[in-house]
Amino acid sequence: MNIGEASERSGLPSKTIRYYEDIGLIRPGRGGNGYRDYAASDVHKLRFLQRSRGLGFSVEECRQLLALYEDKSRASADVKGIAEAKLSEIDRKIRELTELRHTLEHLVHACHGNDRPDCPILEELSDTAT
Amino acid sequence: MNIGEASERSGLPSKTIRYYEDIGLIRPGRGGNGYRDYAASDVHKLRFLQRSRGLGFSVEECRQLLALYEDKSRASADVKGIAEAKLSEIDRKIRELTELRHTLEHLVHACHGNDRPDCPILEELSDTAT
DNA sequence: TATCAGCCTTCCAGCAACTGGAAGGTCAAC
DNA sequence: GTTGACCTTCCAGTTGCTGGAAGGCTGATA
Repeated sequence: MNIGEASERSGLPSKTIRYYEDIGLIRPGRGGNGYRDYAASDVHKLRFLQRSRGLGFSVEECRQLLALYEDKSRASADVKGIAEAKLSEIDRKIRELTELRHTLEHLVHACHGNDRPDCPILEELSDTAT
Repeated sequence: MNIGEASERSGLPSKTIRYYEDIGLIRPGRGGNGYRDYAASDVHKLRFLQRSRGLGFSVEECRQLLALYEDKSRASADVKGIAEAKLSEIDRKIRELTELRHTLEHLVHACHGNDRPDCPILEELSDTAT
């Protein structure tokens, strides 16, 4: 199939698919007219990429996952390791985001709706911002 | 203080601090020798930037947050509006990250992490449904 | 006073991970 | 035989930095 159909089936823009080829993630065949020709297995890989990118894996991590996926002798411990690292990264982000939420909530409550220039919370924030 | 100390205190690399100046986020003074001169308030802003950038806010969003943070004479309605918009944005991000966390956690727990070729993480990523 | 490390300066290049656009080839249909 | 929707390559731009070169300033030491 052509790139347009591969795009539709994988959920990835054609541009991105070509880019993934550029960086060696996939290697579709070529028709006599020079058009890229995608097999079902290519679409499968593209979907794999689409999902793992969406889960927050970097392209390089995706390359590893894809290699592990294709490798018959893959060790699931490797995959688990990558996923666990990602997990603690997500935890850290959630934690920090929650902290920022508190900070901002203070800010919102400090804005009482008049035009007074003084805001004691801003002063406090300048000391506690870490 | 010089950029090195501002860097140490804010947790941002000197390079990044100069970049933030390039794009107009901060405006430190200059000494007679041409060196940038950072006040304590500059360091506070830098830390604020460091934190909000680390949480996935774009530089443009940070610019807004910073305006809210430092502009004490702004009309309260505007301030509140920006802060509230950011708040719901933060909430959305926390929600999305939490979902992602659940998905990954499920996968990690389902994966035995031994050398057997079966790996639920890879199975899930390659699942053509969804 | 010279010199040397370790700061600081500017500018230019490149990274990830795309995205957009130009310029042109191909194909199916009317 | 000419649209118009595809496809191709290549080049440039995006965001938010990061690294390096080339050179100036500073403070301590010989």
